[in-house]
Amino acid sequence: MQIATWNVNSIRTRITHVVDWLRDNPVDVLCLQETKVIDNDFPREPFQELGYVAAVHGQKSYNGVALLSRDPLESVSCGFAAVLGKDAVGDLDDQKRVITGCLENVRIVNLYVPNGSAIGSEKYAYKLRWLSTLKHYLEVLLAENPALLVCGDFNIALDDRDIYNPDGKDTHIMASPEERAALRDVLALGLKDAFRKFTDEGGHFSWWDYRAASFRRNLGWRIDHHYLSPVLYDRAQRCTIDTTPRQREKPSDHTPVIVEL
DNA sequence: ATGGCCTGTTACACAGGA
Repeated sequence: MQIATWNVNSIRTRITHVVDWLRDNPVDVLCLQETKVIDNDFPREPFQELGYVAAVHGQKSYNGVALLSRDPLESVSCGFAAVLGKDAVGDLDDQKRVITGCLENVRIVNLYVPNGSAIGSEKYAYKLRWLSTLKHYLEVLLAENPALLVCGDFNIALDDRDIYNPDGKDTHIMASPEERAALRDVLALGLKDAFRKFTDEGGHFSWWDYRAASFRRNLGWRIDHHYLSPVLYDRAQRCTIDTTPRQREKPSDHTPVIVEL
């Protein structure tokens, strides 16, 4: 089973990139983030022609997640509240960042973790609060099903190896100690980074800033991840980053990461 | 050249991203 994650930075702008990539890489499930479109306007037809069905959870202009799969996923739900209840979630579901479904008894969670804007900002506090709620959410799902895959755009580089130049990045969004600790606390549920099962060295990235010719110079960050529960971590065969789409004209600033179970 | 971008909106700059 192959599952990929890709922040496409607008599905309507990136439709040919995603269709072309799926044709060349017929994964079982493609998890999308930053679709930036309401559900009624999600471009389902191009994917149907390729044999994919879409489960979508979007909003106007910002955020938005979707699951594309060959076989329809089971037990699809959107947002934290579907698992935790409205009272425990508050306003955290106003932004559409969470969708999950099951394939062959594997629970797949697709996340778009808040960016956080700047350390100490209101959005940064939101990011930390969101990660705290994520832990409760995943804890419930794990109790229901020990085969859990959590993937998406985490907007956090957990390790200095995941940043082209980590110097001074402890005061930078995506690498600050507080948000790293918040993610580590989530992973303490027993989730491990699929990519690091196979690759130890740094220099492998999934996002490059549009500015400063970052991609050409490989000034990137690895912030898109697949985290696996023990039963799936043992099962994982490979985890790779495909930089091909990032080389195209008008690319997303992220590129797909694929795990094979 | 060591860097100066991209998307959606009811827009003719701005917010947000990372």
